[in-house]
Amino acid sequence: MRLNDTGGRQSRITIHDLAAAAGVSISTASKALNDAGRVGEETRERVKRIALEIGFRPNALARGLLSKRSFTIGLLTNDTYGRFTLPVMAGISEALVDHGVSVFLCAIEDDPTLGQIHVDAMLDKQVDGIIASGKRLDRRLPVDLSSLPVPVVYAFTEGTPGSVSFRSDDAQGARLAMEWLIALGRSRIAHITGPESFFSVCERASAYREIAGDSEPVLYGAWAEAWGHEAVGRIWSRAGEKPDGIFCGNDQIARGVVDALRERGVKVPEDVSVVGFDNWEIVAAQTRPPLTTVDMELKELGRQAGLTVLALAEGRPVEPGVRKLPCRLVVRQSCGGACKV
Amino acid sequence: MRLNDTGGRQSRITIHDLAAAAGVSISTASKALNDAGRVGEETRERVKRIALEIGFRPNALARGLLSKRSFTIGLLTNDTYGRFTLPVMAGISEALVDHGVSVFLCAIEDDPTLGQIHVDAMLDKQVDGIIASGKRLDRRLPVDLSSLPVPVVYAFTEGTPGSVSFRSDDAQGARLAMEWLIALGRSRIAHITGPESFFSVCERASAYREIAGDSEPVLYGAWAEAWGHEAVGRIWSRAGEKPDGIFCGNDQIARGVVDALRERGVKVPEDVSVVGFDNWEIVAAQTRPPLTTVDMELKELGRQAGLTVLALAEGRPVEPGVRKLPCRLVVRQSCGGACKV
DNA sequence: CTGAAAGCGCTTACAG
DNA sequence: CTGAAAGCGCTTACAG
Repeated sequence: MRLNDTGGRQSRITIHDLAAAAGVSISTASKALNDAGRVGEETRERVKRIALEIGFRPNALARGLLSKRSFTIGLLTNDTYGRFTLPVMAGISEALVDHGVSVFLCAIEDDPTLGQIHVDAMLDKQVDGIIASGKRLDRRLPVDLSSLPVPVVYAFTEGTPGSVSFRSDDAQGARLAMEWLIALGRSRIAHITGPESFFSVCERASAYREIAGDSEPVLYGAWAEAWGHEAVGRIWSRAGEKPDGIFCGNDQIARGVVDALRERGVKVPEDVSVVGFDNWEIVAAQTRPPLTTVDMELKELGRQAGLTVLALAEGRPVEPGVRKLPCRLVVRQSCGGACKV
Repeated sequence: MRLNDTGGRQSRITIHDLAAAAGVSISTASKALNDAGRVGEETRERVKRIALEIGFRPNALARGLLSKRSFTIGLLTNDTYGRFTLPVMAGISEALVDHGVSVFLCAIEDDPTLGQIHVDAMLDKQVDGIIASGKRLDRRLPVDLSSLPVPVVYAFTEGTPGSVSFRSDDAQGARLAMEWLIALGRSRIAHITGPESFFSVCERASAYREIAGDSEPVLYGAWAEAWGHEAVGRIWSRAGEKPDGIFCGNDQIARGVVDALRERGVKVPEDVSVVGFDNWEIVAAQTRPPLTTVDMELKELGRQAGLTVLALAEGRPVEPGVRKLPCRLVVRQSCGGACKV
């Protein structure tokens, strides 16, 4: 008779213990628990009841060895800041916990060696799939994921050709912002944004251009409050009519813009409406007035990425390609217009 | 002869394949790889070389089943915001990756049910230990971790009696801030901080009192920029000498304070020196001028917590109790004094 | 020095 | 309806 007898931290309850307690063989115990095979109804009930009583939980390592499924996936990210990865991660975790899947988090900075170590560690642990995530749509992770023995899905980072990847629809997000400004009666809308080298900057800028026209200048700069400040200085010091709306490339820039306007005595939102991008709470909600801004719905993005690796891991077919997820406008006070159209 | 022949995604290379390729038994292959048992030097080398060539990597699930070690730990946190957990997590991951340990991240919000599900999932997966982390030193996670079959370490959250827990030394951090202000010649130092219900608020406040004396008032409020603003308004509108230094309970408050002072025409750091707490980059670095602030060294805290669960998991003895880790002053421009004492 | 055997905890054909 | 046997991929006494 096997018992918890190793001394020290007691050894866990195994299916042997359960079978013994229920007076059946381990194969019957197994089948009863999993609602598999032929087992008498009464026996099945009894085994299940006793399993609960003695607190039996199957060892996932043993199961994984047989089933070739570890119910584990890896999340690889180079976003140390965590600004983008955290919501993505929360979405993944939320979507997968219901399926019994746990997530390994691997922060690899931009170190290829570290990246490889983490990938190897995950593969050794037989992850069912990997989600690669980052902080830029137009940058690859510093590690090659193209020919792994497990499925890979990309979220908020550039994927390899033929892969499945998820990203926000930045053009649609920009349109949301512009349409909101226009609906509020703004007609001279400026665009102050980040570095032109960013793909998302270009995408937002061309959506802006499509609506605002080619004559309007786009001001490219750093992703920083200071740049928002400086840009306002530039616009307000040049001749001609001033904008009555400003669409900013992110919330930090928007905050700089709002602060700079206030310091010049320009009222937000009375004189000028300002929209941000990212809906980064700590910035957007603390700005005076709080920012109306575009939310990229990263949690939803994570959720879909999670469900997709899962599908792939289970061998279900998934169309390769880039999936763009719609953004959502979050209305606070920097534009006026209390309610959404 | 076993081969990769499952069709579809090729099955992984096993020790059988390695043994066959090297012309030895699987036991010899195993011993050669692990530098265990008696194996001829030449054989050992050959097995290792071939393992590398064919890309053999042992299945961690199989190893774990035997060794009772999964080389996996779980990180449980209710800090959705991720402000505290991310650095802690980075430290844990960094410390453990060298030991081949991967980290499951479980964000449980404040939901006890979700917490239990994650804990069960981690135990099923045979984690070697669990690190519980949070956003407040004086709050428990909404799930009982006191009698788990694996070791538990608490980081930046309250532990159960008799457990091992890590936290920042907030009193020492507060002293760092105050001593820095005093060294810069400030003598009338105010303290604007968060809600009195927070343990860390009380600890920082009493360290402040020890240095500033009992006569100085501590202004308690919300953890928000708006409160920093308001507090400055209160202080500057009352009679008597104004402070020449302000020690703030966190960076958000400090930012509100700095903005409010600027708006009143009070110069920072010329007229008043301001110190924050947290060293939250997005706030501290973007303030004008950037904040001198106290860093809780959460990454180091994570590192130590990680190494400690590992020690516990390996059966090495660890003193129970609360370990306070020293904070570090980060000097930027909000105090003057270009270089650290 | 090398290999056959047993076993980690579980599941799944296959007999009875 | 139930159980003995084989096996997932590996390690570790134990023989040879």
